[in-house]
Amino acid sequence: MTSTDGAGRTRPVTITDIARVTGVVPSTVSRALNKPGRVSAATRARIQAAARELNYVPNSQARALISGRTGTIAVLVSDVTNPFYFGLIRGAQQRLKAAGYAQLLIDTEDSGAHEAEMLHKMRRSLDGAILTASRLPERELATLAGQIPLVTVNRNVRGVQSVVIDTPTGIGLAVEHLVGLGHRDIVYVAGPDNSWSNHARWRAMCTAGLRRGRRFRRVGPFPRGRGSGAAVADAVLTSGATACVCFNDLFAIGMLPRLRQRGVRVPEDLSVVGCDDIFGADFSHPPLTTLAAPIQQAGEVAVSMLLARLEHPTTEQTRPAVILPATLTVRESTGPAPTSAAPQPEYGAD
Amino acid sequence: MTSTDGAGRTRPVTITDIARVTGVVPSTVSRALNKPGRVSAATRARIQAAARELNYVPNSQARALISGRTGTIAVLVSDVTNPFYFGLIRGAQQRLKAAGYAQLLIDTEDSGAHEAEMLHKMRRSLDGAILTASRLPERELATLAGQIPLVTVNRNVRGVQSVVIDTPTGIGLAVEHLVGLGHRDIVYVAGPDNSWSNHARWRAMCTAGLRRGRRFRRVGPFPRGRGSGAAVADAVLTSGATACVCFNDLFAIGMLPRLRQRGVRVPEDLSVVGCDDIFGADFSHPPLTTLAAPIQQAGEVAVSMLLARLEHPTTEQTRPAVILPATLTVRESTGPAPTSAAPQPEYGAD
DNA sequence: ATGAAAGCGCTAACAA
DNA sequence: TTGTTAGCGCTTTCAT
Repeated sequence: MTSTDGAGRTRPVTITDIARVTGVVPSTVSRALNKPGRVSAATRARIQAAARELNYVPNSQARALISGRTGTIAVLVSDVTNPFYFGLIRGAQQRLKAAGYAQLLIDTEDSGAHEAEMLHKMRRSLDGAILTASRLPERELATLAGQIPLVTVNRNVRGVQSVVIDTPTGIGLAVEHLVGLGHRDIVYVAGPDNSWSNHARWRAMCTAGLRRGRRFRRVGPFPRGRGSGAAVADAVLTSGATACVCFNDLFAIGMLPRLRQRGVRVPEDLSVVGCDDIFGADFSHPPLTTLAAPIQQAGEVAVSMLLARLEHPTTEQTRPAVILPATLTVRESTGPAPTSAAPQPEYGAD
Repeated sequence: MTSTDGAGRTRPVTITDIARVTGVVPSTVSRALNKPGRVSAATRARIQAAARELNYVPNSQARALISGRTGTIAVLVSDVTNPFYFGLIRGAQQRLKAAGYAQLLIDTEDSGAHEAEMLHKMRRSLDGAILTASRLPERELATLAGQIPLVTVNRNVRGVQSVVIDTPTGIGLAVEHLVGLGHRDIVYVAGPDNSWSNHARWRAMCTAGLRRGRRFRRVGPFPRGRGSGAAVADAVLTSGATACVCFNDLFAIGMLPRLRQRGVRVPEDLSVVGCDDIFGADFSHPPLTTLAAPIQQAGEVAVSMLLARLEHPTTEQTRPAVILPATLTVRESTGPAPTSAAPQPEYGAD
């Protein structure tokens, strides 16, 4: 694995070492290792044996310096601790590993500026990047896409390949479910304004409402994260709605203890729908009805699109965008609307 | 950011471009940018201005080729989707970013072979690595530590810097809590045999038992993951114990639905203690009493130890191991032992 | 204070 | 089929 130099310190094995041992020149070693067809069987065997024996590992920096390919793909997420990304990261990781790429995980801390800065700085060390929930303005994103192969997830910008979840249909399913249960007054709990998904979901709510001649309201926006749960619960209660659709499961899960504390039963008094079907949505109390997105698949598809482009740069991109279906997972946080005759539960003073 | 060559294609800006523009030689540019003190104020200003104007970004591959430093630290986890790692990854990420390093996240899929292979292949592209829950045998780990700066988390091997959670004290706390509640028959639910933490926890259980003149039993081992929940629940029930300490929260959370389904009330009929206090442990039904480890801090400390070594290679390492205290977070999954007079609940046939 | 030159490890023309 | 040469972008002697 290492050879010993005069000082007794170890030094990584290079093709020059192998060349010396096998009595050929470095470029021959390079060929033997990379384009085995262009070297005689005998020398190839000798060289490969020596390489194995010395435990040679190519220096990817040196290789990258010439080829410009680093074998590294960045995956940018807005917050590594958001369980939403687990599946995505895993899906991406699996495909990348299978293709021999490394995954550089970057937490943008929910800031477009961070995002741009990191991408810019690392541009040269990356073969491409997957942007989940990008906070960048469209123009900047399009510019960036011209400099480094990019695939976005849940963000649709003209000229940038993307994987998006079919929010309109998904939200439609959720609304239909709630309306079917007799809910007439449904409120959307908005997430941060800089979230594309948040806007997509609210827009879909409006559309779904329009189709039924209703106008749904919204409360918020609330800051990302479970910490908003109490405020969300209070806002929904104040709104007087009998059901809410939350920007994400973190909000929905965060609401539950506050609702319980206030004596509001879920789903008897209030139906709650989340989005994303994150880890925990199935064992919260009660388990959450939620819009499930095939997020691991999104990670896989995003990587596939990116690698396809990297490895067949000539081929025209047939699919600028892949749309993945969302499904509604019905659990126990939604139920029939309380009959309007029944008195509203009394909420104790805060 | 890019200069245009004859063909109209853009090409990254190099120090040579800056040199041409400012009328100096590339090495002067290099100096101006890296050792500002060794260049006249005037030229330095000119060069820095030009660099900014051209939006120059250093090529880290080229730099790494010479210096051997890549500015990248690998963080190896056995399973990216295990919520246990969220805090760890985030803690590491924060410290790394603050120090200007990039985090390469590697999923070893719970395999020591994978782990060794990845580390070996990427050895040259890394400045160091953090191994969480390493599956490698001690010897191999020690060897590896000689080749690449390493810090382990939750794995203590002589000669390798490590961050470990104080399992004995933590488990002691849990046992004390249960014994205080009147439990005499406590069973440990074992995780995978290749987990160092699993052994540490079981050993700590034995010690804690010995101190009280008791011998606790164990069931398992069970395969990692929430999927084992049903089997775990059945095994614990069969054991007849009134309380169990689970290898991790995933097991504990996984047990709950099965127990409910079998009519076993938690904590009235059975007390359940988890380990790790992962995301979800506070909103499971019932919320979990669990051994909370400052895992984000573990990530931070591991990075700090690693970077300290990288940046002050001469200084002797004062602390080969950092031990972080575990605390017991008492929630609602533990309660007084059922009085032995009371009839055991009947478990319906499966 | 700046320039000239060499070289990190590897690959890719081009020659032989 | 193999060797020779040059160069990727940068840093680092060594001169000047």
